[in-house]
Amino acid sequence: MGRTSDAREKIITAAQTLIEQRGYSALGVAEICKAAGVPKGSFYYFFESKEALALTVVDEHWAAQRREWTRILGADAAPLERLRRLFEATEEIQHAGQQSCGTVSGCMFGNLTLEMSNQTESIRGRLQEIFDTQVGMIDEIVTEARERGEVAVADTHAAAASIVAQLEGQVLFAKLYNDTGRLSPLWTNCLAILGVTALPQAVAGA
Amino acid sequence: MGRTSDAREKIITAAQTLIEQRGYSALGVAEICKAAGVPKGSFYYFFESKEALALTVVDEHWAAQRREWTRILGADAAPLERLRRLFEATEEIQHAGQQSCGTVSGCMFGNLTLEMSNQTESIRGRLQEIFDTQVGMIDEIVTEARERGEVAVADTHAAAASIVAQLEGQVLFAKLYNDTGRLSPLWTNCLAILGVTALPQAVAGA
DNA sequence: AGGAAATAGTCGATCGGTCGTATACTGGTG
DNA sequence: CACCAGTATACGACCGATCGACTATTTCCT
Repeated sequence: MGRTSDAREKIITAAQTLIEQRGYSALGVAEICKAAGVPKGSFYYFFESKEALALTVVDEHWAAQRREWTRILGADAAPLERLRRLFEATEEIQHAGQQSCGTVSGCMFGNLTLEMSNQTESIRGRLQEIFDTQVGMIDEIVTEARERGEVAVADTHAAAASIVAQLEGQVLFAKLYNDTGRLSPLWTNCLAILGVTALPQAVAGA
Repeated sequence: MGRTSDAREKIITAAQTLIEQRGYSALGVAEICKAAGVPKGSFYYFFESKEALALTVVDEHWAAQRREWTRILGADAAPLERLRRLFEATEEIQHAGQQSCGTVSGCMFGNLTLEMSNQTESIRGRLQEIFDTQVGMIDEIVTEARERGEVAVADTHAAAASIVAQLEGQVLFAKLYNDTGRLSPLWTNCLAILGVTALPQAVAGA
C-alpha cells in the first residue's frame, strides 16, 4: 500500500460548493483544485474527467439529501406533518446557505438540469433517477395521507410530481431574488395541490 | 452612409437558438458566429461583449413572449379561460420546439436564471424584471377572476407568483425528461392554487 | 474622395487533459 | 530492528485547442 490522501474528498467538497454557487460550465478544473488546495496534477489521478467529478458530486450530494429526506419523511408523525417538515427543512437549508455564502444557491439538481441536461446524457440520466426517487418518496406520503382520508387526489403520483415541480420553481425564484422568503408559500400550495380543505389541528402549521 | 448588413439580426437569431439549446457559458462567440454565418470579426462591431449580446437576446425574446402573453391574456373571454389558453400555448410552443430541434428547450429565462443569476448582476436584474412583469400579468387575471367570484384566494399576488413558479418547475421537468406531456398538470394545479372548486362550464377545459 | 460598415487575423489567458518524476507509505526479508 | 522493493500518491510543467476580446485593414456606398 502507498501513502494515503484526503485530496479526493477535498476536491469533492470544494467542487460541490463551487458548482452550487457558479454552475458547472463556468467552472474550471484549475479553479476547483485551487479552492481545494490540491495541485492540478492530482485531479486526474482521482478523477477520469471533469464530467466524472460532476457525476460523483451529484451522487454524493444526493446521498446526503436522500438521508435527510428519509429521516424527515420516515419520522413518527402524521404524513402531512412530515411533508410540512420537509418544506421547513428545505427553507432552513437554503437560508443557512445564504448566510454562509451571501446568496441563495438553489437546488443543485435543478441547476444542473437546466444547464446540462441537453449536453451530457450521463448526467441527465442521473438527474432523472434522482427526481424519480424524490417524486416516489413524496408519492408514498401522499398515498399514506389519502388512506387516512386527509387528502383528496385522484392520481397520487401526478400530485407528487407537481409538488416537486412547485418546490423547484419556488427555489428558482428564491435564488433569483436571493430571498428565502419566497419559499414560504410552499406549504399552502402543497395543500392546495393535494386538495386539502380542512386540516387536523396538529398539521395546520404556521 | 456605408453599406448595410443583416448580420446583427442573424447573430441574435442564432444566439437565441443556441442559448436555448446549450446554455450561455458553454457557448463560444466563434460558435455563434459560425451558426449565424457571420464572420467572427463582425461580432464585436455589433456587440460590445458576449454579455451584451446575452442581454439583447433576453430582451428580444421577452419582447416577443410578452406580445404573445398580452394577446392571449387580453383576449375577449372569461379570465380563467384566458389563463387556460396561456398554458395551452406554452405547451404548444415547447412541443413545437421539440419537433424542430429534437429536445424540449425549456424556458430561456428560467435556464438563464439558474445558470447566471449568481454571476452577472445585469442579467439577474433583467430576469427579475421579466418575472415581476409575468407575475403582474397573471395577478391582473387572478384579480379579475376574484372580482367575478370565480376564485378564492386571499393574496392574488402570491397566488400569481406560485402559478409562475409551478410553470417554471413543470417546464424544467419537461426539459429533463424531454416530454411536453409533463406540462399537462399545469391547468389543474393552477385551479388548485387558486382555490377553485366549482368551474363555469366554459372554462372546465380538457 | 471620404467615411461608415464589415472583416480577417491575432492577442494573452485559460480551457480540459497528459506526462514524467518525486515522494511517502506498506509488507516482506534478513 | 534495519532495510529494501513495490505501490499508491503527489505534483507541476506542459500540451494543443479554444476562450472572449481587440485592432488594423479592406470594402463598399454616398
